[in-house]
Amino acid sequence: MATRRLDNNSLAAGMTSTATRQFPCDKCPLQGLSHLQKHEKEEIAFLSGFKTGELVADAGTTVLVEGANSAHLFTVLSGWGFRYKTLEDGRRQILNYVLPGDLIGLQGTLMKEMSHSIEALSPMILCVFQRDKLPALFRNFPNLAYDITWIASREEQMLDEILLSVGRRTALERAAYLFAFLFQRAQSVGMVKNNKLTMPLTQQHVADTLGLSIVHTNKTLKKLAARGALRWLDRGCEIVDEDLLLEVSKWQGLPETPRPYI
Amino acid sequence: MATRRLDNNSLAAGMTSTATRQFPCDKCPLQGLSHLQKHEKEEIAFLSGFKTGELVADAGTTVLVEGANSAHLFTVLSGWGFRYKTLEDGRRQILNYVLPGDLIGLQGTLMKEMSHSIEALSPMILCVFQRDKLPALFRNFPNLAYDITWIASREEQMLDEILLSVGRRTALERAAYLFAFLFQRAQSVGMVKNNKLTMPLTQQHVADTLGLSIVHTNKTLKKLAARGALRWLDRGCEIVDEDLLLEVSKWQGLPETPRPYI
DNA sequence: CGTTTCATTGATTAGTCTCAACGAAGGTGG
DNA sequence: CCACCTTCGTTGAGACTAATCAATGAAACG
Repeated sequence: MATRRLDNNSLAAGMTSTATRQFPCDKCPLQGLSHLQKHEKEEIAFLSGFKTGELVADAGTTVLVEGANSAHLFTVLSGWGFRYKTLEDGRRQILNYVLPGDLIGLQGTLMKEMSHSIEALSPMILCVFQRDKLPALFRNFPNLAYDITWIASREEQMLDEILLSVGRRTALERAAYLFAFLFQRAQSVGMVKNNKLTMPLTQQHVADTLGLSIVHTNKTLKKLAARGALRWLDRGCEIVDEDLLLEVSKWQGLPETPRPYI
Repeated sequence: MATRRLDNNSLAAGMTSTATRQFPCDKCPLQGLSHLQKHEKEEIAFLSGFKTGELVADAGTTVLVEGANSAHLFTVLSGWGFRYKTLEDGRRQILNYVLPGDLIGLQGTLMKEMSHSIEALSPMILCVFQRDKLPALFRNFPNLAYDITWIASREEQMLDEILLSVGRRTALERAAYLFAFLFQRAQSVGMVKNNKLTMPLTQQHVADTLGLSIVHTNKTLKKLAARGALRWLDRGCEIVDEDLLLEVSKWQGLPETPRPYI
């Protein structure tokens, strides 16, 4: 059976039939992940109504655009993406990456408009929520509201760490931190098989994440590869030695606590 | 009458008498600010019970420490502070500044522990909340819960912009952005008199915010001063030409929307 | 009046950027 | 099926930005 494809138009038109869903909430692919918290039955029932459909995005697709005032609220079900901002003259900064279990578009839902964009790095499947039901969620499911606040707080925590990295770590430390960070995040949602992981990145993405030029990024990655920490493949990065990355970056790693998702 | 001073011990002991408060919630000094949203009567009643006391912190005091697992939840009533993280070897990155109306300590309340520290730049007065009543707030005051999520989302928005700045702006643009940003934030809470503002910073703080060395920061500030954008005083910075700062930084400024506070 | 903290300046070095050129792989159209 | 084009990664050279080192002055403090 082919993957069902919804473009933004059919999204806007509103897709309410739960029958055609590949991933009904009670069979959410995220619920089996040991690092994610389980939901109560009533919560799942509510979420089934909160969910309005699924979105499949190709690699390279812009899922959310900066400045859009009618942004949707999504949870990532599968795939890799990234959040970024740009300056007028095109300089781009990647702010963070989004992986399965992450909630995106909250800013666009709460504030007037999104202040960043999100693009798919690999094919992604997203769970689409009805933003105008968010107040109902806060009214009737305080635990879910608490979870959303928790998720927002976690994003801030990640950003703090990334900002420390970009501001104060050397290029080599910064690169090592980035790959250790992404490796651990991917691991926590079951994306690492046989202790190996290939990330769907170009060196341009890495450069825009670290705040470096692409040339210097290339030379920095070569150093990490020479030390045996990673291997750069055609259009992606394979992590070889996580411990070495942790050592080089002087980073203590992610907390182990199970976290909520919506 | 002298300002009442509470140290952390008397805080921990719990100060419940509302009679000794300088700033009861129904006379909160923040409520007169036009950029902040008003509360309903029942909300103010609840918040009076949510509040456990007031904390006065001298300049230079560490209000919250990274790693503390019993952090409090505060709203800033007056004064300047900053959030920061450090690497093992002492390199410090200032993540953001805290001004009146800002909620701090949310991470420490939701997660197990704080992942950043907060220090006072000037004398500060903080409103102290009882963290274990936060679930009750989410249960009974969904609008306040929504506000807290909004506030967390705004912090993320600010961090996004700061990260873009540190990652992709030049030293001069970055410095101009920082001062324009702080000027606008201070203005929105009524700290700017006669269109002039002096910020209680040392050049070390600026350096640790911009991700630069202190020497290069000094030279960059000299350039901005030479252009007439600002004046560096003894231990602080006076903004002279906001428009010039906006122009140099290529920044569009803060949104004007009134925002919630707790 | 010594001591500390901050700001300032010049000289040198290290890190990073820009420019430029080229190779490999994959896709496209003739 | 091959020639061409595009994207991505790689490398070297030179220019520029920012860091480090070092020294000094000014003000605040006890």
